Amino acid sequence: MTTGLAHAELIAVLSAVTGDEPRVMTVRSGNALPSGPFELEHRSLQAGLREWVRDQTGHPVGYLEQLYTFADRDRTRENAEVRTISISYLGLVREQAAPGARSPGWHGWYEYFPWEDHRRGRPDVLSCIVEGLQGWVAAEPARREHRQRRVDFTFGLEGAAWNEDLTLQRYELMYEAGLVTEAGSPAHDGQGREMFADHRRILATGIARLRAKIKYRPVVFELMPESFTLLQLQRTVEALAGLTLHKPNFRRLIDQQELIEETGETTSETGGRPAKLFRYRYAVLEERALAGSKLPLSRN
Amino acid sequence: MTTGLAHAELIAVLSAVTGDEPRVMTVRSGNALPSGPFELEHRSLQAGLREWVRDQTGHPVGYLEQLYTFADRDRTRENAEVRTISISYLGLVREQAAPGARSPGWHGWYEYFPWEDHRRGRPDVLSCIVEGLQGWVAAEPARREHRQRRVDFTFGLEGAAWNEDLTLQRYELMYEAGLVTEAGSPAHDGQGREMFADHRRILATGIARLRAKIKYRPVVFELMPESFTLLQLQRTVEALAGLTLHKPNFRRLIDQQELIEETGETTSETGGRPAKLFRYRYAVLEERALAGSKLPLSRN
DNA sequence: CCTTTTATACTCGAAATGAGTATATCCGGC
DNA sequence: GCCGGATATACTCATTTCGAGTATAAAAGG
Repeated sequence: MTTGLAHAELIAVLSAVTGDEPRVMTVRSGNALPSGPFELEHRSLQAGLREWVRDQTGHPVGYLEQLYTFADRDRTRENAEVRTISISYLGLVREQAAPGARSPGWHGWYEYFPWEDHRRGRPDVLSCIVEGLQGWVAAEPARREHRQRRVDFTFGLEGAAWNEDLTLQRYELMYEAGLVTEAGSPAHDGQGREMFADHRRILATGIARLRAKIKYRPVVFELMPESFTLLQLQRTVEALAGLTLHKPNFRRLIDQQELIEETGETTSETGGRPAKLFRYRYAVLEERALAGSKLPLSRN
Repeated sequence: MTTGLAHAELIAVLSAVTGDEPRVMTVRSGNALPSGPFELEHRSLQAGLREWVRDQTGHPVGYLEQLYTFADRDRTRENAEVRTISISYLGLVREQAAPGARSPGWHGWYEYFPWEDHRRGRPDVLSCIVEGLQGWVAAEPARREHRQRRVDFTFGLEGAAWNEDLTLQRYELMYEAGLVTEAGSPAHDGQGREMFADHRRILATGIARLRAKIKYRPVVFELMPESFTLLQLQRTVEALAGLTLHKPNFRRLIDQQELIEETGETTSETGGRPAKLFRYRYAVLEERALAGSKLPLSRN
């Protein structure tokens, strides 16, 4: 009988931003994402993951969102009778202190994806990657044009702008072209650190999701301390997006959205003129239709 | 041993728009969404669902996107040894003709969610629902204020605008307040048709996802015939959003996005002056960074 | 007290948006 | 053959938002 019996596994992409660097919680010295089986006693998938992370790492998880579920025939198990279903989650945590029982490791996103950080200009690795992709483009003459357009679009070449949201598409394109490898294949140097099985792909999914989400939902605040300066907030967004932002316009955007309010205090730890401290207005969660309509509505 | 053995089940929300009415494919005379077990011979979850739908209904599925995965302890199975993991997908199909072996049924979204269709003004059911919700708000004095804000925001009361994207939140709020029921509980009249198990909740998830998505990704075209008029396109978007749109501005929006091009032909089936026919420019898929940055970028 | 550094405030033209009006082209009846 | 009803398409205009840049304020250090 072929009825769908499967192992269920939960995998977490837990991120924080410390010192203007976005980081992810890892196990096995940075080679894998934390994961564990979904057990019978768990109330729900989300609850299962929460408990599991708390037990393993001592970290409280604030925001938690499902990322993706997939089932591949053959991964670690050779057994064809039972398949593994992997359910991945994206979680945001405020700090990385307080390590629990088996203290987790934290690693910068851009160790795994060095081409994704454009804060100090276009990374050098990119020229290397694009060169490799050109080989792939040329490899199949029939699809040449199509592949070229795909590369140009995904990596922001030929007049197209770099789109930070396309992290996953870029990774998948590189994977298709044989420029990056998953688990166990021969390594490519300088194109980012590898991870166990498809964990690097899952991390790419998480990064892409978070980069898209910060634009229309106030999730950045899950990563901020209780009070913060406007520049700290900007640096955090920049770290996630891998881009530098226009300071005056960023501030205008923030305050016209009325997401934050002054605490009344200031800090002079920043060097020059003391900066006002702000806090997130939790009230917005239930107050406003965040992300307006974008459809041209009619009266009546 | 408590290791995570589970049944995997695939559930599909397949939607089409016919005659300006958004519809969903159902089985059991509209009481359930099509679903089936994930089998060992399937290459992947998505492939499994595709095959399965084709076999069962003879329908080709174009666009297909994962919706949500959940695991509940006790649904149909009383057995505590094995749990069911349900993986739901949203699919868009172009037509509803050509029924396959066991021809599927099609039912309008708004049979299940009559309060979600605002094209002909605020539906009457809404006053009924809001009244019911007021009872729930008053029921627990300690949380009164919080609940009231949540109701006002979710249903667009007290100056807040109706937000068509909140379909799922509205359903969940009504569920929490005991106004709608899932499988087998006593029925509430006039508050929409019920469905088997949690299928109605899954449908709400699909509707919400699609309503959000049409705003920043050109997925509507998956529901359109090869060539169409601008008004047909507008009516389709309106059907999905459950809202009426401003015609001149809708057209401006469409053509400044350069998503479509004229076929050169016209149709006079519409009554008055013949309308130009358009077709979707598939090139856009690989051409442009759809959905611009929204972050205030800086030079350099 | 002047320079450096960071913070905050203001300006201005270009583009997008909300709302409405005007013109074109067909059909059917007279 | 012409006129009104119906639908399609085109244009206008004030307002808001957005990209980009400049100016002023308040601390620290020599």
